[in-house]
Amino acid sequence: MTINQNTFTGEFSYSLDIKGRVNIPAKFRNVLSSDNEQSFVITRGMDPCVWVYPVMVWQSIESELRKLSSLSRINRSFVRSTVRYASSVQYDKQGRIAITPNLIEYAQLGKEALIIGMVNKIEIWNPKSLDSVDQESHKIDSSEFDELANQIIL
Amino acid sequence: MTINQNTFTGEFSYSLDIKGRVNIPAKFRNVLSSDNEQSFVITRGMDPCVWVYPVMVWQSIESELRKLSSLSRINRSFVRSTVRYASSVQYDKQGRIAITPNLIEYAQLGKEALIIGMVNKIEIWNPKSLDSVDQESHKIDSSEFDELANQIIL
DNA sequence: ATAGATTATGGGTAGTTGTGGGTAATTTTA
DNA sequence: TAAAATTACCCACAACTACCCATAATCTAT
Repeated sequence: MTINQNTFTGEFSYSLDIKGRVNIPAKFRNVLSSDNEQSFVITRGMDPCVWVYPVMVWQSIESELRKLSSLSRINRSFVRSTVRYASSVQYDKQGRIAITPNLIEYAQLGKEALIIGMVNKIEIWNPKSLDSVDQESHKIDSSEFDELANQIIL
Repeated sequence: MTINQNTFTGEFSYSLDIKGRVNIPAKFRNVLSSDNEQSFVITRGMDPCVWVYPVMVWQSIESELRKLSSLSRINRSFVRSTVRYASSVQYDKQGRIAITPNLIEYAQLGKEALIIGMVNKIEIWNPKSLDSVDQESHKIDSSEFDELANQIIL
């Protein structure tokens, strides 16, 4: 039995091939197989990485976006920035998804791709970027970081 | 299975040819194929871009407009401004639609056209205009923008 | 330990997609 | 009414993508 039906945890190192494909870890695929899902939505992360959502999770984001009236300029801008880089992908018979060129560039992905489970979504990183981002945020926000750690009983 | 039967997401760069035609991304066409639709309604966007609606979506807008009594001057004005620039187009065998000259001028479209999925409609932009509009609204509305981002758990 | 299954990675091929241009029909203009 | 311009429809080709198969590495179970 897995931790929870729809939960991604752990870290995996895979290779991004010439065609821009990466493997989705078998563990993650099994999490979703119950829903008979073979689709994900990939998009820009808030950090310089790729975010991969299961379709179900993305749909709930989308339904929120649908509620925003296009009469408001901020709404339009917000919807645009959220949806602009998102695209639906499905994995092939080997369990790989194709990362679009613009996302590869945004996340600075090279041959080695680090895949990290983030509970309700998956992140794909260039290992180097991850190191520098994590160090940076630790330096700057360490007190807020500790505060959060206190709230959640580990 | 795709994200959602009628959902447009993602960004695509296509060329607007001499005849004023742009490609509709294959992904978007597939979204509609289930409805056996080959028609769109194109009109002015609220921003300096072209809005492209699937017929079904436009029809629901129209039915809302029908409810507005012509006795009210604002209603008349609103209906007029909404419908005035709208026209129905269908795509050719290659999946392109022709943009009318006045819309090309309104959106300042050049050789390069940026097509953006906006959930229930499609936008066609001159890349330069998009940049400046996005920067502008970020500058002015950044706090409201953050507020929206907080409401929706990404 | 060994056989069988699963998983990760690479590459080939057929079909699709994006782009340009040609020609006939239609509309507009003089 | 005839010429000019515009539009609709068709074909061609290059680039790309989805789909398939092959192989190596890893894991599982007896």
